[in-house]
Amino acid sequence: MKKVTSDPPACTGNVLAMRDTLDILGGKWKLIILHYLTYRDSEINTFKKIERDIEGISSKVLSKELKDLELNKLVIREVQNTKPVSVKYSISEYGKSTETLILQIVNWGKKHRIKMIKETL
Amino acid sequence: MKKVTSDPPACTGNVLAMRDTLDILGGKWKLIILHYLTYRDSEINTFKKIERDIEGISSKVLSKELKDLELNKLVIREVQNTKPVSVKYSISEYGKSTETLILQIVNWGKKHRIKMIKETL
DNA sequence: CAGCATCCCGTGGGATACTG
DNA sequence: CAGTATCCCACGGGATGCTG
Repeated sequence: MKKVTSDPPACTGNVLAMRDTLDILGGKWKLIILHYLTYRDSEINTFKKIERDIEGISSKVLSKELKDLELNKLVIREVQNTKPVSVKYSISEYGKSTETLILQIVNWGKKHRIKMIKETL
Repeated sequence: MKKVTSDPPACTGNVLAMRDTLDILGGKWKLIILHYLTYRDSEINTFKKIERDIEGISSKVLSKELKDLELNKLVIREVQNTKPVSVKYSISEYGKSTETLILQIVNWGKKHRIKMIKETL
């Protein structure tokens, strides 16, 4: 007889899936970058522009994060044909699939902050 | 005239909200613990049981994570009146509010994995 | 059993400077 | 302008052992 009770202790499948997501979207900047690119999809987002707009990120970290995101097909990198070479980054169709997730994270954070404020009164 | 265009560059409010969420739920284990407690809410989840079920976590890390979660009212800690003292942890009502978020993360991870597999064919 | 004290290591990520 | 090279540090988190 096979066990037909609940899933195994830690629900391995779900845990793996969480880890996958965390690996790809985790860290301090990835979600912020994706969110930024999603909402500025109509603009030309060059490396410099992103670096300027996302407060506190260094060029080293930005380039690394963008590379990771590009590897996972979340972001598209295009070299522009301009005099001082410039590079344009944009969100991919697939990258847009993260937006509901991101909004959820944003909303939870906002609600949490409100709750905390209320409780401190 | 006030600017009525779009939000400021990095959408500061949203960025802060993301950071809040990441601070509270980020890291390697918090989501896994919350997910675990949510799905085992009908059981008595002692420290030992959790440690046994969540593969790979050490007692030091587990106790730290639980403390953090308790501080943020996501988890409830109750000392049991047993001979060798035992402690029961359970998800709070508030803690349950993370579940939709977690499911979203799980689902994104699963979809991503499927996508990756398809593309490697 | 719960969980703290120690020790320790890898690495995410910051600062600065440099190159094509 | 885009991106790399170094250097460096804080800290998340693992292993082991100890105590109430």
